[in-house]
Amino acid sequence: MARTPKVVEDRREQIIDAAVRVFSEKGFERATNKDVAQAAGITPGLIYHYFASKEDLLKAIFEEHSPLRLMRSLPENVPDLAPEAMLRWVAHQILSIVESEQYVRLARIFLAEVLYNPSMASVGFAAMGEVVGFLEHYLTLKMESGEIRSADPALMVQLFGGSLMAMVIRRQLMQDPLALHYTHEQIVDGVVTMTLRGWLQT
Amino acid sequence: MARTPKVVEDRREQIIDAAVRVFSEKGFERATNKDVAQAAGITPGLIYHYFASKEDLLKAIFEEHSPLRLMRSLPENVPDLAPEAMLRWVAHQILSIVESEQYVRLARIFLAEVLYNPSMASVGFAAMGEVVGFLEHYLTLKMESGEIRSADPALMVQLFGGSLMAMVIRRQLMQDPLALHYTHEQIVDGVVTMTLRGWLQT
Amino acid sequence: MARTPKVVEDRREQIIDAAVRVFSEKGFERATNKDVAQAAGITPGLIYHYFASKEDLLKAIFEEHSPLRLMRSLPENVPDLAPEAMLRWVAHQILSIVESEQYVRLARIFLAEVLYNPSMASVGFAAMGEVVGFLEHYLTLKMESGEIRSADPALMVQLFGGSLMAMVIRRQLMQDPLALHYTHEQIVDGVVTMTLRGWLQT
Amino acid sequence: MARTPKVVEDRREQIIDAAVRVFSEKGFERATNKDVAQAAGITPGLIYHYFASKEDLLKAIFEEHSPLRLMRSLPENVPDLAPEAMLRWVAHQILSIVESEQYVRLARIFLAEVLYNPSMASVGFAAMGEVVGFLEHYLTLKMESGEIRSADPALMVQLFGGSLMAMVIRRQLMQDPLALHYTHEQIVDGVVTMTLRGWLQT
DNA sequence: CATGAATGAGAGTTCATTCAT
DNA sequence: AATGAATGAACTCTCATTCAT
Repeated sequence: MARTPKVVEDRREQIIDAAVRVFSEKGFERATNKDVAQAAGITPGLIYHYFASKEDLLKAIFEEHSPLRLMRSLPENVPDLAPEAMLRWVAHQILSIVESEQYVRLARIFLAEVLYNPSMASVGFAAMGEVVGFLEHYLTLKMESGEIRSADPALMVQLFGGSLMAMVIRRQLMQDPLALHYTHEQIVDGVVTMTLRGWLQT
Repeated sequence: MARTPKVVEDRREQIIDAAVRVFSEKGFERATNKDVAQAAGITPGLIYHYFASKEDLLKAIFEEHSPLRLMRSLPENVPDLAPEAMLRWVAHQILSIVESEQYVRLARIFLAEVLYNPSMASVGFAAMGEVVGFLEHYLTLKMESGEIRSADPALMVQLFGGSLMAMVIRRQLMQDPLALHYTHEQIVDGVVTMTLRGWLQT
Repeated sequence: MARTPKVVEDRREQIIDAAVRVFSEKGFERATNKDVAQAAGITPGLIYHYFASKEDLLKAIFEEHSPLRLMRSLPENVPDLAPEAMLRWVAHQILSIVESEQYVRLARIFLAEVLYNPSMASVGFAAMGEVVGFLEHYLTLKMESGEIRSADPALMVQLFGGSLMAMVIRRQLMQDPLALHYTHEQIVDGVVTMTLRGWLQT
Repeated sequence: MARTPKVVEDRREQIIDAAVRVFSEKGFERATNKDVAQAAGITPGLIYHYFASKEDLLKAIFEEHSPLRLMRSLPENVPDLAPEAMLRWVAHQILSIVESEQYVRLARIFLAEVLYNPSMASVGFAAMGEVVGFLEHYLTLKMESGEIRSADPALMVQLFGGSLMAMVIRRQLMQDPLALHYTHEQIVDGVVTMTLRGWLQT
């Protein structure tokens, strides 16, 4: 008797998955319901059994597959790692999540939408806020302990994360060869060294 | 006499300006020719006197108002500034150009287009490459002189620029309050300090 | 069961029929999709469920209702009729097929199209070739048997058929009263007598 | 002082000539005023100084360049030629006029128009009537003198002319290779022999 | 649940025609 | 006389959405 809801869930999921694929390839506007239906192996009419409209399908993608939810895999309490180990671990974590095919697909759709509907960005801020918050907390502690130079910790975290974010945008969304030239290892190395020690010879 | 070509240029310009406004607000796909015409104070048919198609109008925007052309205002010969002064100047330059209303409009259109048409990105890479190349050259010299720690200069520049780029994206395109909280001064200070000296207490 | 394909066929057929009527009255260019839809009792959009474009609808008319397919009702083996009976029968056959309302409609559309798109004429040449070939074969045999004067049989058949073709064009397509003045009987009589015996008193 | 009207005539003529070329190549509907203007070396607006509308330009073509007017070059009084010489001369005359580039152009436009506007055909009937009348008169005389078999002279002439007309249509308008295979000489020979003596061996 | 034929609103585009210059 | 920018009506075509089956 628990079959109907299960099937319903499956169909919904199936349609959402197809939509992610189609929207991320052609863009929401350019993709038609027929495209989505085809990709999902169903007929266009059926979409309307599970979603009120095409727009609604897009919202469902964000609500149920938020690209940022994936990043909530950070530890609850700040581990007591040395700054370098910590940054290295976070950078690696971010890169490996964020450069997965699934994530890139969602990010593309999300970014395209946010560009003309900034109110939707709030969905993203929450998750991003968590990452920022986590590192900010860590930084604050390390500043108090004197291990790290005093500065606005939130800004520092944003600059650090931004380096990575911009890299990923140029690599995955714009396919800039200049950015694609590096391995994760090189990027992590570079960003961690720069962030912690800076360019200047000491 | 010689007025006709001027008028033609004016109309073209007028339509392009209207299109930039409309496209940047609603997105290229969502914006209609009627919208553009209205914003330009003409009738939709007239667009086709100056552009072969809606797509062609979009291309004209990029070709004639390339958002990246604006950044080609870098000094010809690498000035012999100290790293801090240099970075500070570059960061300021970038921020002030890139956060202008006109530039943000173009960037929004450009980014949205590039997401689903990466081949168009090449237009952007050229200009971005110039900025990167300029700083890379500077960095290389300073590394040779021992003033700056040895590292992949291109990667360093990309990480530095990425910090700013991500900041601008979050501020202007996503209107992230977390990012909007800072002044140009604070951002420049933060990014320059971090980039040159790093987080670690020395 | 098995009804859906039937309905689909019906709609297609219905649209094609309407298109034949409309195109033959106003011409392909002058007729609008709205006209066709109205004549078919549907909305314009539906045409695109069955045909890729207006042009495609035109092609479908020719492919599925080829005006020349109708003339493929010639006897398989050359019957051993005397020349007069044979010509009389062929002339009658041609006239009765070719002066039907349906045929005239198709011919009008076809001719109009061929005038500016001679490549399309090949569709017609095939069927016309069959009729010509059939009579040519007959003529050749009769020339060999000495019953008919030696001459280029293909040319002879074309001239004979041309007499009829021109008559039909002037009657049905141009409605020339001079040509409409005659009955089928009179035309057949005239063309057969002239073709076989010529004008000269013998 | 007779210059202005002359220039006007020239411009009109120039536009009409261009229109004949353009209409005969693309068809009246598919050809645009811009096409015509370009072909005439003027601008579209100027057409409206000489013609009330595009339609009007088409009418002017027919009125001033009637394709059938060209055929009015027949002798006033029936010459006393033997039937064979006469038919041969007429057939040659018709073919050489009617297969000229200028004539074919006009005929194409005319035929395309007449297909959907049979009332316009009357323009053509007059001229065609003259040719028919001429030969009909000749035939009647020869029938009375017993040289030619008694029959409906008008029908005979139409069948004779139809053979040629159909040949020309297939050659020039449909470019049927079957018809293009013959020279004028062969066609004249064939049609005259057939018309006068018929197919049957005597 | 599922289909896909059908609709209707509206998009991009074309072009005959006008008219200020 | 001549231009060509400008208009507006109409066209082809697309597609989200509905609904009878």
